[in-house]
Amino acid sequence: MQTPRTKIVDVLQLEPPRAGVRVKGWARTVRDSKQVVFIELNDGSCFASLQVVVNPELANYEQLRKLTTGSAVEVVGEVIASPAAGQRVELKATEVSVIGLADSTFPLQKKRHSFEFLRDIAHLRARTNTFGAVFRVRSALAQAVHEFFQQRGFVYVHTPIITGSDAEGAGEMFRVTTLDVNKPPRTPEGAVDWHEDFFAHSSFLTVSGQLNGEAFALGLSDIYTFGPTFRAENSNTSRHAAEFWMIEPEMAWCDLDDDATLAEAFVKHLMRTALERCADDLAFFNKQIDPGLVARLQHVLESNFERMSYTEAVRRLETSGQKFEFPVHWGANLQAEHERYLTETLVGRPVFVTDYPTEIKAFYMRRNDDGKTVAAMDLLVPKIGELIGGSQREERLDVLMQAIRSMGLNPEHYGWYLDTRRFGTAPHAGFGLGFERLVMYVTGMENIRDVIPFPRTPRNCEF
RNA sequence: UCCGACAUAGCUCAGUCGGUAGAGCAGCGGACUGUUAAUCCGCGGGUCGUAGGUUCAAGUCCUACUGUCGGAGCCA
Repeated sequence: MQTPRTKIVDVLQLEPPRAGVRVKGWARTVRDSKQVVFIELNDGSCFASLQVVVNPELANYEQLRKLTTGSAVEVVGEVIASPAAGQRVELKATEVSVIGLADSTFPLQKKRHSFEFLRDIAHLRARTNTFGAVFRVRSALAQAVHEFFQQRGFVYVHTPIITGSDAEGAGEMFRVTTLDVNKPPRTPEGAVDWHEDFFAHSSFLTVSGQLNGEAFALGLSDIYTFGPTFRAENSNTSRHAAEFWMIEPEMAWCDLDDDATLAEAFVKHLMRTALERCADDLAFFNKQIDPGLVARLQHVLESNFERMSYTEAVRRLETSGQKFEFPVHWGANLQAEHERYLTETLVGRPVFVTDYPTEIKAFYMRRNDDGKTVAAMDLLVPKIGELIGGSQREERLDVLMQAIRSMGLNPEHYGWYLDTRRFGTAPHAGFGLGFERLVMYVTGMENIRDVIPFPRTPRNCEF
């Protein structure tokens, strides 16, 4: 029987000498000569590659001299202490099989490529140092999200991907239909008759699981969602995608303060996880992508997050003497430049800005007693600005209905949502975190297209 | 969607005053070496994003379109 494969992450931990070790991976580089061939083998299990040393005694030595970058290879050999600098151990091959040769058109070279070029070959990006690291970190963070909430007894709720509600209020939606777009059924008036569609009415891809999440929190107390969401906005930026993943906890018996406390613990758990479990990958990002990254994450982990009302934040910005492209004034949304100046310069650490003007926030946020603001919070962090947005929700039926009407919305579209306030309503709060923005923050990557395996953006749905 | 920049070899780029295409790397062939994004010698590789226009002549100037990038808006 064959010896089982050992992943390279484990091979690199072995104490040499150790014979009969089998590894499988892809050649990152091959250096050949008459006397010896060196293969850098990577299987994605860790950042580092394993140096395989091939001597001319092997029967297929001449074939191996032609081995190309990108080829899939299986090696059996002895792990020995490396006689040369550059690696602690290496694998002295006794048997090398070429499983899948990459021909000379393999586009990845032994040099740095631009991220723009790599996006065109997204199906091969996982073979690179940077993207291997990005997606290992992304996976570790996803695991950490579940860990955090599960440890606190939160119930993971799978909110629907397809929704019949076009009133989630978070942006343009993708329509889901099985009708023939060239020949849709018509009403007598000539409009498309959506009653003939699969769900017997209009349906869309979800833009947020929050409203469903609230319904489940008012029954299970603490819940969270973590899943894909979709926005059909024509946003052409490095921070927006049409398909992205969102994390939305929702807690009953919880006010805005509790909400912020949870968000702070959550962010710190994620930072700690990344620093502890992805040290090699983060060291790479810190060196090649974003100098200062590790120190910044460490700083967030060790800071007490500031809390400051919107009114106070505007006052501090107005009196700071700093010139902004867009002036600050009470009642306007904080611009990205304001948010960053606040957290980076005025406060110097992460800051929750709370209690925003009613007019600039969503209908479901709880009205404060001052009649001017709602119990909303944004968590601002150095370098990127807003990382988390949340609020205490309006649990009072009459106030909520009034809010819906005053924003020009129709309460009839919110039937089941309003039921939750009709039957045993209770105070509750929650927040939302865009998972890709988190991955960007932790890796230092600056384009959302480079932290999703196969990004969907306007005019781009390849792969 | 708005503003700006850019589009030349597989990749990253240069190309001056408008005169008919260059480098490095990669690839291929060879040499050499316990190598480390190895090194050395040689070779092949281009409808200059697309469509028009100006001109004796356009990679170069003009217009439109498409795409990419950066910023803004929207937002996560």
